[in-house]
Amino acid sequence: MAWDFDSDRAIYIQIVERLKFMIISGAYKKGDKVSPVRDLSKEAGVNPNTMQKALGELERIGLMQTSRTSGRYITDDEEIIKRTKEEFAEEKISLFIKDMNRLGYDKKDILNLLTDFKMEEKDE
Amino acid sequence: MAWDFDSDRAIYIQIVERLKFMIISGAYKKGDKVSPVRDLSKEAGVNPNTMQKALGELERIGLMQTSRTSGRYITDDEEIIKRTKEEFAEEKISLFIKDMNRLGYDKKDILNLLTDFKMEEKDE
Amino acid sequence: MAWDFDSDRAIYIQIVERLKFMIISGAYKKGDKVSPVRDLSKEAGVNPNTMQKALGELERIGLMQTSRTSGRYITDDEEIIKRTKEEFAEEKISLFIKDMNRLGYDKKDILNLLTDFKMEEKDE
Amino acid sequence: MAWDFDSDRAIYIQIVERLKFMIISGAYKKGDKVSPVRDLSKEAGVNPNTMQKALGELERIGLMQTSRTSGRYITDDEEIIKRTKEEFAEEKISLFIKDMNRLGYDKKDILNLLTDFKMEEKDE
DNA sequence: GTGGTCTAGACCACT
DNA sequence: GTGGTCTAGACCACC
Repeated sequence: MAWDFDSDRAIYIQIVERLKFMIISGAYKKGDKVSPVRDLSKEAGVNPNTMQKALGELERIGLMQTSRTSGRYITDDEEIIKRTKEEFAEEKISLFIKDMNRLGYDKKDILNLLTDFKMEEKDE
Repeated sequence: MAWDFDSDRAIYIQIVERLKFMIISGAYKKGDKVSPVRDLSKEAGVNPNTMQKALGELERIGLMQTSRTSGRYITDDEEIIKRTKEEFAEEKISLFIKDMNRLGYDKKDILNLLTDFKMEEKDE
Repeated sequence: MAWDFDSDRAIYIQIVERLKFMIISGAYKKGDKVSPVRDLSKEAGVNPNTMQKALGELERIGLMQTSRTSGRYITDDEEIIKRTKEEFAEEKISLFIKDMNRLGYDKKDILNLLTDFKMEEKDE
Repeated sequence: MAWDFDSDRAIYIQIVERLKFMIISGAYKKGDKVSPVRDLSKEAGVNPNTMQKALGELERIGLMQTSRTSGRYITDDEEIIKRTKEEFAEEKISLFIKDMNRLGYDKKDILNLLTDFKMEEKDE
């Protein structure tokens, strides 16, 4: 059995995921300026290099663009954001279904549970 | 923004969740004997105290029972297991929906996505 | 006019290009074991992190594969190597033609020059 | 393996090649006056001595002429320019072919690739 | 011993 | 002040 506690999920990966979520969820809008590496790293309490690595990854994915002199920006390519969001959702769904399956719920059960599920109005 | 990386998300909590999942998913059956704390802790690579704390929590919940003389057992109270499972599922659903909401999918969207989602044939 | 002397082409980029060329030219064969990061970095006289970055890039491109415990290997996916090689050649050709154009040779001239060019038998 | 990164590929050589290219490509015409060393060096961001060395080399080659009183000029000897251009092209071709050979393309392959290569319409 | 990650701190180019 | 790169040196997980 795999007993690896997620304590060791690389920090820069966690940063990537967090920022990715903020972008695809719209917390950061396309074209928004991103704070300087140094500020972000200080804010997050990590080394600038670590933050740099995370941002580099986001740029590689296409969610950010860099202008050497004027800073970083959220991509203005809506298509990429949309696609990333759909991939993310698909993965969430997949994991969710896998978990539910392991609990013994089949697809029909899941649909029923979801249909009956009352949406909370207040959201934390 | 909260930048606490889950490096320190209490390990015992992670153990509790893992074992809870194994019980409600049927990997551990009702009445099964649970391995000694020392074995479990070694297997998981954690301090025995940590494992002890996790098992204590499971006992508190009612999923395990301790007989001072013959060790620890999974509860044989099916009702508790069933109820825990339902709560667990409900929470999974709730979290899932919250995530999807934050991505901009409403309940109808989610149902559509799930309906269209093609189940994987191979499982784990 | 751009007077940037290539003195500042990032070292890790130069390493990437060099290794890429060795792979697509067949100096490194598919599946070959790559020396450990530390050895390579010492050999090249750079910091291990710099070499790591270069190798990471090559892995990202798909020319190398990493096995956490047993080291790095040249990819065994011939298709990727072939494709990379073709892209590389295409770029070389493009640059070559652009240079020749600027010298005043058009495509026909270039073909004539190449046809007349006597291959050297001894190579350096 | 030779791991010398071109960080120190003599800058004056790079300048020589650049200026040589500008002359043989016609960006500088025969007989044109050359800007003063001090201006050129400032423009290129190099030490005047470095620029001086480069210009001296170009003079040695015969592409520039110095009149002690009125400054430096591009040679008005078309023959030299033409010859230099042909040598330059020959070298480009030679290097190009050597690279392609190392990639595994023989002369026939190269001619095919070039024939198929579609010229870009826009040229800087 | 392997790769991977992280920190601290520095320097560079560009503007 | 911006991002980018590099070094030195450390620690971790895995086998």
